[in-house]
Formats: sequence, structure tokens, C-alpha cells
Amino acid sequence: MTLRKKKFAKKKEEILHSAINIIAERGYHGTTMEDIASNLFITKGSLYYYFKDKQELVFQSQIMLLLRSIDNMIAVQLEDILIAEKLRKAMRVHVTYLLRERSGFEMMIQPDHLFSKQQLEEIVSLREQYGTYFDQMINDGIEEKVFHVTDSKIVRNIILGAMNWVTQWYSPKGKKDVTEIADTIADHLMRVVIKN
Amino acid sequence: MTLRKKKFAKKKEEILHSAINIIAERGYHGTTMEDIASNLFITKGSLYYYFKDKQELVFQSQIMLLLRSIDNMIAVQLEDILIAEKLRKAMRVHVTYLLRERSGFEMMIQPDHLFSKQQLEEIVSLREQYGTYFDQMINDGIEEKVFHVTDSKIVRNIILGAMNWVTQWYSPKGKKDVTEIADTIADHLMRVVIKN
Amino acid sequence: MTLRKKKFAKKKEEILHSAINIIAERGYHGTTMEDIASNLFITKGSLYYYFKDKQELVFQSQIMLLLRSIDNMIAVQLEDILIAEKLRKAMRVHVTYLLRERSGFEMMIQPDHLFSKQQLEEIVSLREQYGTYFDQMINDGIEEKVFHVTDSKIVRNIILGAMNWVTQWYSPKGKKDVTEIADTIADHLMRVVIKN
Amino acid sequence: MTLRKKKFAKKKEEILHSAINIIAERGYHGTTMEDIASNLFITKGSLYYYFKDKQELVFQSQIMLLLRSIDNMIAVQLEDILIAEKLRKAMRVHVTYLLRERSGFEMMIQPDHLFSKQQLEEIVSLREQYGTYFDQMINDGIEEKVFHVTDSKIVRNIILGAMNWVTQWYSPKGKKDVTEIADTIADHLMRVVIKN
DNA sequence: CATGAATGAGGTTTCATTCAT
DNA sequence: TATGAATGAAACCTCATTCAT
Repeated sequence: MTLRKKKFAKKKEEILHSAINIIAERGYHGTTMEDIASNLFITKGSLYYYFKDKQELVFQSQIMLLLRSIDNMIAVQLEDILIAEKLRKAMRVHVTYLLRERSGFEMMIQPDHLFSKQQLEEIVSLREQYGTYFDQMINDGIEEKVFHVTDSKIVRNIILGAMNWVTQWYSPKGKKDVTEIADTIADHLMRVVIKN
Repeated sequence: MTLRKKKFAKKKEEILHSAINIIAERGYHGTTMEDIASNLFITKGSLYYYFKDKQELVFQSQIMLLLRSIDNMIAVQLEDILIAEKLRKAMRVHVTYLLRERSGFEMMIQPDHLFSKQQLEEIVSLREQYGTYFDQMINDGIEEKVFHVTDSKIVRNIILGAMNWVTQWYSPKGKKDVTEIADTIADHLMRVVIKN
Repeated sequence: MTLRKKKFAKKKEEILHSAINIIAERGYHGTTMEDIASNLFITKGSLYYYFKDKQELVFQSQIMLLLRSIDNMIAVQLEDILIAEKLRKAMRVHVTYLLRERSGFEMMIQPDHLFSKQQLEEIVSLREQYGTYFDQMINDGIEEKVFHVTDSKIVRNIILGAMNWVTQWYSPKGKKDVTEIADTIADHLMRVVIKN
Repeated sequence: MTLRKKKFAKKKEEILHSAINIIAERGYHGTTMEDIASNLFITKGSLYYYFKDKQELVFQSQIMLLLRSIDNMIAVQLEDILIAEKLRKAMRVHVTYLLRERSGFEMMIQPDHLFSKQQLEEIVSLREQYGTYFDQMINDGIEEKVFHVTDSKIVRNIILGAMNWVTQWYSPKGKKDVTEIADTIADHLMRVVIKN
């Protein structure tokens, strides 16, 4: 019984992964159920055994991505290091995750028209939760007088934006590998917050 | 005859504007020819008098956006001010333009699958040209020893990303208006490049 | 302009006719848009130019049928004949219309799950209006002491049911033609109401 | 072994019952195997252990209904009462059975396209057999000079139609209960046949 | 016996595109 | 120039059916 359910859940995740990758490439409307299915060597129909409809599938994939990202942040949060190092680490983790998982942040853009009000609320809430980890670190740094920023909300968004954009320009063929890119970005972005 | 052509060109621009706005909201695939047409109180069919097909229409609108952005940069470039001020100004102009025109940078994201190879080359070339203005300013700053960066290409992308992301989080209902937001973003981003 | 609209309306009616006939044969779910379209030598897609969706098309066809039936009853109502004759005539008209138009009363059966609440209300209201003409005649007959019934609502339904069932058993290959069938049915049903 | 078979047959009947009820509500095409199965808390797949396919299942359910109706008529036939009373009783039984069992007479309507030729023949034959009981009673009444009709076949159909229609208009919420409705209908319909 | 999983044919619907007027 | 009408390809989705376990 539990085996069954595990298998079911595993397959669901597989599908979500497939979906994330393809949607990251082609966008929501540009991706067909056929695309997602054939990528897994199953048929369209099977997808509907696991998900009610396309929207639900895509919604779930967003949720999965966000939950994982949040897990990443929690892990960083728990580390016992100086606040500046913690923020830098968070940035590196974010960028690395983004590039490694091709994680479909593209889809996160303007999801207003794709999802239901309720779904949207859940997504926004998780996004906000994720952002809060950065807020926290920024504020901690301010309190410890290591950081100096005039508007922490905006700074958070500047940092997230700068990082998310990486999927637009990073090419694996370039000189730097993912880790180096993550380091460089983190180093430069630290300047935005660090005192002098 | 010339009048004819002028009228034709004017109408074309009108259509491009309509398209840009709607596509910015709903994405390429989420926007129908019907949407674009009805927004201008004309019929679908008429669009085909001005543009060969949807792709062409969208492509042209991208080109228009990019050309305008480049014009903006040229204007900034020509100003006779200190390099740091020039870069700061460029940032303010970029963010302001973005928020004012709702300019469909969303569409610029991963257009790989929408356009033909030739079209893509033209877009990439214009994008690159646009980026070059920032590269130029950054490099000028380095030479003048006002800026200090380790990798100017990455810094350019960090800056562009941080700015472009603004369309994702800025709400007109917030406390700050467009100008203030642009200022705040520019101020913080200057820290990425400025020495000390 | 008016010509255009007339053409549009005419085409719409054509489609409704086609739909009525086919649905009468195969039922709502058994009828495909393809069926309706190919019957008119047009394509599926064209149907959507005239009707929002299948449900709307079918709904409109029901309305059309009911309105016509009501027109029939109004015509009978206006005739200046004895009440018994009037009822008999109404029956003959009903049966004739039913058999001539193959009028899809089959669809009228249990439309609960096909239509929206609002649509259902409209249908029920028209059905009721139609039934009222029979009620009226029955009650007139009672007042004039020509008819004798204990429950006029039930009698109305008995009469309508007996008539509607004709589509289930009448075969054009039989001895009697439509008019004769209508006469025979009407004659026998008159006995249900007539005094002695 | 016999126990096995009994259990098998019992389960089959259960399924048929479920099917009859649901199809009565939603029609053949509107009812899914899933609907029928979940109503019995089993899975779709299991149905195929008992019936070759959907059509077979539905066909069997029709047959079951008809056989039971015929049993009803046989019981009435055997009663030792006057012919007029016998016909009246038959009507009451018919209406009561219809309303009690929600018996899916809707499905009986135009089954032409649902069943195979052979299946159709069997259904038509049973239907006819059922009708014959009414014919018999009508003819007996004529011979005994209690009834007076010009065309007994048509009269049979009038009576059946009037009765079958009851499922369309009878509401359990109304004043009359099933028995009263059956009585009223029977009383009025007797007038169609009774001499003066 | 029963089921979970998968399939694929077929249905509804959307929409870019064409074309006669 | 502009449009009303039509088209057809392709998308989403449903569901009867199969089958290994």
C-alpha cells in the first residue's frame, strides 16, 4: 500500500521535473502536454492520471520548485557563520540551484493569468516566504552594523533580480563554470549591502 | 504617395504599441491576434495587411523596443557629465523606461523558440549593442579609476538583471513612485561598481 | 449592414436545423460538432464562428423549437372555433409538427445536466408557457361544461406525453400518413377530457 | 461452484442496478464506466470482469428492466378480475414501477445507434412482447364490448406514451404520492378505451 | 477477483491564417 | 484598405479499454 503510494508520488515528481525543464525552455503556452509526456516516453493520457489538467501540473511544479528553494535557504540559515558569509552563501546557493535545475524561474514571471486566485495566493505566499529569508539576513546584517542599506525591501529585490537574470545570459560554454559564476555574482552583489 | 506611406507607418506603429502592451501582460502564446486587433478596434484580418504574420508583428515590436532603448542610451552617452553620474543616469533611464512603457521585457526572455534564426540574430545583436553601452560606461569608469570590478561582463549582467526584475515586484500602489524607485535602484547598484 | 446581419442570422438558423435533426437521432452526447458541421458541408471550426460552444448551440436549438411550437399554439388559440375543436386542432398541430420536424423532443428529456441553471430556467419557462396553452383550453372546456376532468395539470401531461411518444413508434412506412396519425391520436385523446 | 456462480450473478445484478440508475439520470453517453464503478465503490477495471464492454453492460440492464416489466404484466394478466379492472391495474403497475425504479426508460428512447442489430432485435422483441400484453387487454375489452377503440395499436401507444411521460413531470415534492399519481393517470386513460 | 496504471482514439475548442468582397 | 467568413492544424481533455500484478 505504502509502496504503491510511493511509486505514485515518485512518478508524479518525475513528471514535474520533465515539465519544469520543458516549460523553462518554451514557456507555459509554448509547452504542450504531448511535449511533457513524450519526454518521459509516456502518452498524453497518462499525464491526466496524475494531474487533473495542465494548469494543475504546472502549478504543482512551481510549488515543488519553491519548496526546494526554501529548503535550501533553511539549510543556509541554520549554518553558524558570520552574517555576511551567510548572505554570500545564500546567493551562491540560489544561483547554483537556478543554473543546475534550469529551474523554470521563467515561468514564475507574470503567472497572473495562468493560475487561479487561490493557486496564485499560494505561490505568492511561498515566494514571499523565500524572499523573507533574504530580508532576515539583510536586517541581521544591518543590526550587526555590517550592512548598510537605505531600503531593505528594494535591496532584496535588486539582489534577487540580479541573480535570477543569470539564466538569461549564462552559457555553459563560457569560461566560467557554475560555481565560479555563482561566486562572482555573490561577490559583486555583496557590495550592495556591505558597509563601505 | 508619401502621405500614404506615412499613414501606413503610423498605423503600423500603433499596432506595434498595442501588441507590446498586451504581450507584456500575457506573453507571446497567451496573446491572440484577436486580442491585438480588438484593442485597436479593428479586425484580425486587418493586421495581415500590415504584417505578414504574428511572428513578424512580434518581431517588429521587439525591434522597436530595442531601438528606442538604444536611443535612450545614446542620449545619455552624449551628456557631458562624470562617468559615475552617467552610469547612474543610464540606470535611472532604463528603469523608468521599463516601468513607463510596461515594455515587454518579459518577451525578451528566452525568445529562442519564437523567432527565426535570422530574426534572432538581429535581436541578439541589438541586445548586445544595448549592453555595450553599459560595458562602455563600466570600462570608462575602470580606466578613470572610479570603478572597481573584476569581471565587467558579469557586472553588466548583474546590473541589467537587477533592473529588469523591477517589473516583477514594482507596484504603482506602493509608497514610491517610478522616479523614486529608479533612484533607489540606481543608488544601490552604483555600489557594485564604485571603488570603495 | 442589415444584409450582413440577415445572412448571419440565416446561417445560424441553418446550423440550428442541422443540429436539431442530428441530435434528435443520436442524442446530445452522441452527436459531435463534426457531425453537425459536415452535414452542412462546412468545417467544425466554422460552427464556433456562430456559436460559443456546443452547449450554446444546442441550447439555442431548443429555444428555437420551443418558440416555434408556441407560435403554433398561438395560431390555434386565435381561431374562432368551439373549444373542443380547438383542443383537437391543437393536438393535431402538435403531433404533425413533431413528426414533420423530427423535432428533437428527445433532447427535451432530462436536459438537467446539459444546461446551465440560467439556460435551464429559460427552457423550463418556455416549456411551461407551451403547456399553459393546453391548460387554458382544458379549463375553458371545463367552464363551458364540455370537458370533465379531475386534475387538469395531470391531464395536460397525459395528453402531452401520449403525443410526444409518437416519435418513438411512428414509422413513415406504416399504413397511415402523418395527418391520419395526428387525427387518430387527437380523436382518442379527446376522450380523456370530453364529458361522457 | 454453484455458490460462485450465484455470487457472480448477484454482483452482476448489483452492477446493472447501479448502471440503470445512473444512466437514467445522465443518459448513455453522459455516463462513464467510472461513474458506474465508483457508485459501487469498485474500480472501473472490475466492471470488465463482469461485462465485456460498456455496451454489453447497458444492453443487459435494458434486458433486465424489460424482463421485470414483463413479469409485472404476467402477474396482472393472471389475476382473475374484470378486463377493465385488469387494464387499469396494469396501468397502475406500470406507472408505479416507472417512478419507483427510476427505471431508465429514458434510455429506451431511440436506442438505435447504441446497440448492435442483434441486440436491438432482442430489445425490440421484448418491448413488443410487453406491448402485446396491453394489446391483449385492449382486444379482450373490445370483444367483451366494454371497450371501444378504432385502432388498438395506436391506442396502446397512446397509453404507453402518456404513462412513460410521467418521469418527465412527476416531482416527489408535489402533493400526490406515487400511488395517487398512478391512480389518477389510470383513471383518465381508461376513458380512452372505455365505451362511453 | 480486483486494481493501479497506461493507452489511444476521438471529442471539444482555439486560433493563426486566408480570401472574396 | 478593411472585414466577415471560413478553414484546418493543433491543442487540451475524456474515457472505454487493456493488462500485469
